[in-house]
Amino acid sequence: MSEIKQSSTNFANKLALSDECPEVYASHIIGGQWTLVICSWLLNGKLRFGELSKKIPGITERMLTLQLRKLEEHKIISRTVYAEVPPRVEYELTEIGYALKSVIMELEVWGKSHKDLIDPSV
Amino acid sequence: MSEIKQSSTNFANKLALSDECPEVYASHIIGGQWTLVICSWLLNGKLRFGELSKKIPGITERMLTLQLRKLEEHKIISRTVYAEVPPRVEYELTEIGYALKSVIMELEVWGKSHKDLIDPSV
DNA sequence: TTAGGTACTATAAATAATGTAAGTAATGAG
DNA sequence: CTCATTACTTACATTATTTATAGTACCTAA
Repeated sequence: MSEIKQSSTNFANKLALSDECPEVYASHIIGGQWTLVICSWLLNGKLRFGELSKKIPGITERMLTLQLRKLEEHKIISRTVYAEVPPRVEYELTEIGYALKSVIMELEVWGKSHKDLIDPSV
Repeated sequence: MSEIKQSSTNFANKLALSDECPEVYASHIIGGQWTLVICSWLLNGKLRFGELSKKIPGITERMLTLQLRKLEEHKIISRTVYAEVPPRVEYELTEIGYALKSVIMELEVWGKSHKDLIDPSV
C-alpha cells in the first residue's frame, strides 16, 4: 500500500501478469490484507467509516482509510459524504463491487474445505 | 515469504481474520504474487520445475521455489522427484488444489468484467 | 578432464505493506 | 471558551515480500 515504484521489476512483473491473466489481475486488486473483509461487510449494505472500524477489530484507522481509498479508486465502492457536523461518510459497494459476491462465495467454500482438510478436528 | 515474525501485530491480525472468515483465510493462502499463475498452469496437468519457469516469464528461480514450497506445505500441490541425472521433479495439483478451479474461474470472470469497466477501449 | 543440464540454495539488497502515535477541521452542546 | 464527535491525515518505524546474483550436487557424455 501507499507506494508503488513504477520503475521496479516488481511493478513490471505485476503489470505483465495482470495483463495476461484476468484472474491474477483480479487477485491483485482484491488481494490486500483487509480488502475482502471490508467487501464482505459491505455486501450486507452500506456502512459508515466508524462502523466498519468497529466491525473489523484489529484494523487501524490508517489502514482502513488506505484500503477504502484503494477500493474507491478501483470503483469497487462508492463514498458519500454528508455535510454534517460531526461528519458522516457512507461506503457502499458499486455494481462491480457487488459482483464480487460470487468470487467471495467460492473462496469461502474452498477455504472451508481446505481448513477441514488441514485440521479435521474442527 | 521466507519469514514471518510470530510476534508482530501483523501476524496476529492475519491469524485472527483467517480464523473467522474462510474467504480471507483462502485469500491469504492463494494470494501470493505468483500463486495463481502457477496453479492456473497446473490445472492443465503436471509440470516440471523448468517448464514452469519457462511458462512464467519474469519469475526468478528463488521465487518459484518459494512459492512451490508454500503450495506444497498447504497441500495444494504434490512434488515428485525422480532419481535421475539430471534430476527431474514434477509438480501436480492435489485434489484440493484442483478444487481451486472454480475459484479461479470466478476470479477470471470478475477480472474480465472489471477490466472492461475500467478500460472499455479493449 | 571438462563441460552441461536440472533443480535447486545462500546471501544480500531493494521494494512494498503495515503499524504506531499523534494531530486536524468543523461545529454544536454546555 | 472548552469539550466531544467523526473521519480522517501526517510522519515515522517496523515487518514482509520480492529481486539480484552467485553458487551447489549430481552424473553423463565428449
